[in-house]
Amino acid sequence: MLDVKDLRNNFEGVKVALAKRMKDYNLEKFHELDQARRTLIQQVEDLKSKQNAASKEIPKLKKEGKDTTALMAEMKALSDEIKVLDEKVSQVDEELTKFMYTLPNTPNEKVPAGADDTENEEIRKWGTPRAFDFEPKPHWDLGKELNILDPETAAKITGARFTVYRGLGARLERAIINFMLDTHVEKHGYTEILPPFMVNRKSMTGTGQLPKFEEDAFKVANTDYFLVPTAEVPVTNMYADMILDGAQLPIKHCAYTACFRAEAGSAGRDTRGLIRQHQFNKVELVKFTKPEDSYAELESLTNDAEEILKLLGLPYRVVRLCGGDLGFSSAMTYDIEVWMPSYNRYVEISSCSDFEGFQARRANIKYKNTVKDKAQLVHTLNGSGLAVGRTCAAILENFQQADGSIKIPEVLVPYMRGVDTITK
RNA sequence: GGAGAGGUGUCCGAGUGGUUUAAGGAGCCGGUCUUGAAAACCGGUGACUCCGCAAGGGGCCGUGGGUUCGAAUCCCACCCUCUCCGCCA
Repeated sequence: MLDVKDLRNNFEGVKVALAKRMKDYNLEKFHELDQARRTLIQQVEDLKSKQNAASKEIPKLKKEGKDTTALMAEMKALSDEIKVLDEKVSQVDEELTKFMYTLPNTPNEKVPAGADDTENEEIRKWGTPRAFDFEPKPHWDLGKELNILDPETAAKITGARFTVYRGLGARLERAIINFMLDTHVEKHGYTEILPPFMVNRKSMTGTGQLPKFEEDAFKVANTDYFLVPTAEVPVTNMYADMILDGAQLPIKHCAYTACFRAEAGSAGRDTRGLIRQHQFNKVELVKFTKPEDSYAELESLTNDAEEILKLLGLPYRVVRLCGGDLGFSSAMTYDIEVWMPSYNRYVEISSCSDFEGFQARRANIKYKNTVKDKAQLVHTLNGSGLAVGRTCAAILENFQQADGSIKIPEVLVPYMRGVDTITK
């Protein structure tokens, strides 16, 4: 959520920043709601002050043996008036909050204006897409022929957009997860978290998935829980309503979870293979930083995610998202895109974002350096480190051999218990 | 799922309708004493938040409602923790 004060004092600045997203947010409505709210608050607090004074007076008068009937009648009227005004305040308050929840984060100044992913800015490339001396196959064909990926059986037991992994396919997915976690813990200094895969409504609101995107989430029947769309939600909200010690920052967590997404509105896209599933595995990186450090931490977080691709030997590029492609809560995002031979282009495999204070304000996560300091919002960051299913797909496609077998990247061989090739 | 106990400031803990402006203690900060420290003693010390240029005011005792002139205190609902029972990987 944006800062109400910022919107009040720097309305034009916010407007200009949001314009980069190329959408209309009906910002003008803010003035009306904000003004109405402030006027009402002034009124009701004035009355409450009178009420408090009278509440101290009444016991004194009673002790002196004086009659308080008239005063109490007067206070009854005042009390009724306060109730009416309080009701109005909470109405306007709610309306303002609802409105604020519809506003996305203001993009950082480095974010280019642009409508969609065609206007993203390429930052760097690593590796060279392999020149095949045979016709490379898409991973879904490889997976079927090797009998390691089985979407048909998944469709039978569950439905579309799920996959059963079998045999060395299942082992490969598990190997990738463990390799990623170990690398981030041992080489990059993240503390591993294994959180619940369901979260409550408050957590989903804290990181910005709700209230605006409820149709994208899976809700658990007979509860108010949601299946996690990303580990960002449980891990970020671990620190909700806390004031952290500045000396402990940055806090760095990595977490594996399965992720569940309804993918409303994406029917017909990427229907084959592991690219777009209702359930997929992901290792997530989450950071809590001081505001002045957050952009340096975004760079290092992105590098930490890139390191996985380098170690696996998968070619990729990094792009900075333009305003129109930027996620709702993010101020700036680098997407890491891996080379995918079947698409003959780079495909998103990680999204590394700096949310600045946007999530911290919603989730109420603050810090202070000394006891006497005023608590201020931390900055939250996160990025996939990486999407596991897409990594698996990229390995199958990039390291396929002419005979249809898969050469396992060297760093994964120990995690595969010595298996260095998947063959029929 | 059933029964019981509980949730108060950084921590422990008192408080069942009105000098509670949340007692008392610990901790922390400052001081006296001391070569220094400890002990003792004296003084200070809730965080957060909203409105306001400020002065100041409002709110906050798990959360949300209600009763009342007035609620930490009474009533209702919910959440969480602990103990026991049941069920269970």
